[in-house]
Amino acid sequence: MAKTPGKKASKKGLILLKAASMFRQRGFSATSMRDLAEEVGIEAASLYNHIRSKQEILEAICFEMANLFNEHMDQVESSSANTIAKIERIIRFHIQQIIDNYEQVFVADREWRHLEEPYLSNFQTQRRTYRKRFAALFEQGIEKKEIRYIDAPTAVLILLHAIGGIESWHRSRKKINARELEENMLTILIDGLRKND
Amino acid sequence: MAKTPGKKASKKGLILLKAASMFRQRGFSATSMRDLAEEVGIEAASLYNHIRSKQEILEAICFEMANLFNEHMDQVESSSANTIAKIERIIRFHIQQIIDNYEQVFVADREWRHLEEPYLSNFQTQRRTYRKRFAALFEQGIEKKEIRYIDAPTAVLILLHAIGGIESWHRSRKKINARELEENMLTILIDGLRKND
DNA sequence: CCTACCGATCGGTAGG
DNA sequence: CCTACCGATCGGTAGG
Repeated sequence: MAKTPGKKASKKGLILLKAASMFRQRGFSATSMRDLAEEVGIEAASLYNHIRSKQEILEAICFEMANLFNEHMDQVESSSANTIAKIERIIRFHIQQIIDNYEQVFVADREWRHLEEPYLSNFQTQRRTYRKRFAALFEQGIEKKEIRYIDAPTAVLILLHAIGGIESWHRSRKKINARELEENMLTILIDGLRKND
Repeated sequence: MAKTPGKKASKKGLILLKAASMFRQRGFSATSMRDLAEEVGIEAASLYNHIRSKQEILEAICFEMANLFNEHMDQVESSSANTIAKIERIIRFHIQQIIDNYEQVFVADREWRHLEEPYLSNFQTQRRTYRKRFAALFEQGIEKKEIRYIDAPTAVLILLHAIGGIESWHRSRKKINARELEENMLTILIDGLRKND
């Protein structure tokens, strides 16, 4: 009743958190259930009282993140802000998620390939759809002359990967505060995109 | 004598090529030597007449790519072009390498984590150094007022990751020709960075 | 949540 | 380049 499903509430939550951390560092395949169990503080066999399989852990992480981003996209789409502001909101959300849920975001972004069918196809479709919705925003912005002409799908690819660059930053220098980084990225990305004629 | 070491010249070359392809698709850990052998068309045990270990394959791929990019950086640094032109050359080189050596570039970029010591540290150092050299270029450009003020290391991170976005493009739509994509990226990245006051 | 254990598969070697 | 095989480790289950 009181447990927040995805977070650290229960033992299952702890397992998911530790798994995300290990999947990020070593990769899904290189992480053994015995390693994970040790990190959690129980025997490998005991993990199976909380989760059904290694696959299920990956599924939980990937789809929790997918839902988070999809729901945010719903909100942005139904808001009345102008297009640049919408794009800025999405970029800020991505950056914030990388900071708040670093391990999970990373796993969902890089380890989803190890999902098995039918989850693999399902996830890929959600990923494609998200990018199309994002690209549609660019096209609206171009049409409204808020953004200068560019190929929208290419712009989305560049933007999403550029944001992923924070991953390296996150590891190498926590010194710069999150807000400073956010503004820095926005300057480079948004101001580079905004039409100035 | 006549064999081009890294390419498909010898059986070893073929093994490296197939390995790069499989490491990219499934990841290093999820690729077994038996799978690789099957792809090459020999028995698993026979692989060891050409390579010493699975690790050695990863090392060959990663350091061949590291050398390629380092040598290009040497050339760019010693050229007399202005800073924006140098940065543009580097971006074009990255894009070209992703197109020409897609599998190897991808593996060197994403699977190097599975390198063992001392190769892991060596590779990480080379990676850091390359980024520092790239960042130094940005700092020069800012000093010469060719580029507007930005945090140079952040700009490098964004740029390198943005270029990595072509990976998705590469898979999803070979329709757009390479040159068109290159110009598209340069427009978004360079023109967004160039000082216009 | 543990002990005990399963069959499968792993990277790699011996010997020819 | 192959057959035959090694010890280690894998994800997961039985049974309590």
